[in-house]
Amino acid sequence: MTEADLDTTFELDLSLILHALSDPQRRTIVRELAAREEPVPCGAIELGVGKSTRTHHFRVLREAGLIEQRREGTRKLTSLRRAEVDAKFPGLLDAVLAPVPA
Amino acid sequence: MTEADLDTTFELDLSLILHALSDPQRRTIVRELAAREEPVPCGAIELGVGKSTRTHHFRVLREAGLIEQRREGTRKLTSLRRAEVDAKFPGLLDAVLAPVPA
DNA sequence: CTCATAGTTCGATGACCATCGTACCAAGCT
DNA sequence: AGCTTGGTACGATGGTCATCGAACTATGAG
Repeated sequence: MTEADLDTTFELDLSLILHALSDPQRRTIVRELAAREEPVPCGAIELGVGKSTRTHHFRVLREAGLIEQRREGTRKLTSLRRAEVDAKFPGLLDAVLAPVPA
Repeated sequence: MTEADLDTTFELDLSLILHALSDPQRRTIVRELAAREEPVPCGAIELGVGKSTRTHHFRVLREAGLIEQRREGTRKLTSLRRAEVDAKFPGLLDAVLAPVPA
């Protein structure tokens, strides 16, 4: 039962992460963050979408544990939690962010 | 523009695949198929769910290109398209199907 | 204090999704 | 022809999702 419980937690997290990454807009965000390395203000990533929708996408990514946000004066800096995600799901981000193969 | 087009196709497929894999039931199916190696009748994988729902999950997986089904007499054999998926998204299935890390 | 900038919150809307049960179909067996 | 077995098709239902705009908050600059 203990093992089953652990497995359930695992399943839950992975479901959250895969769902978060199944949206192209959110993959764009994650890809940009991975490329930049440095924390980036939310608005600096151009999606063709309204402000509130962008906020929504950032929340989904945050609740999946993929990103981290901290306030810096008037803006909010976002960074990818790459180490943590890689530790829990090795190879996942690499696979998802990899360029399209021939 | 050609590159953007390719990218769009890529995005579409990856979205479909990640969405398909974001459901625990469907991951169970894929995991079973990966373990068995041999084609397996749909009904042989026990989910706690009705027949029509199972059909639905198999369709989602099929439309994402993750599985292949062929008729064999009265039943339908399902197999994982591992080679094709691995070719297009290297490491993705390994990452998703990997056991929970410590 | 006032204004601008960056982001959030709050409905609302239309689409999609997982699940169900029932009816249906297709292929083999007797 | 009948029955059984394995799966599909068809609504229906309740829930979630992506998106929007408009109102709000918080922080810094003049």
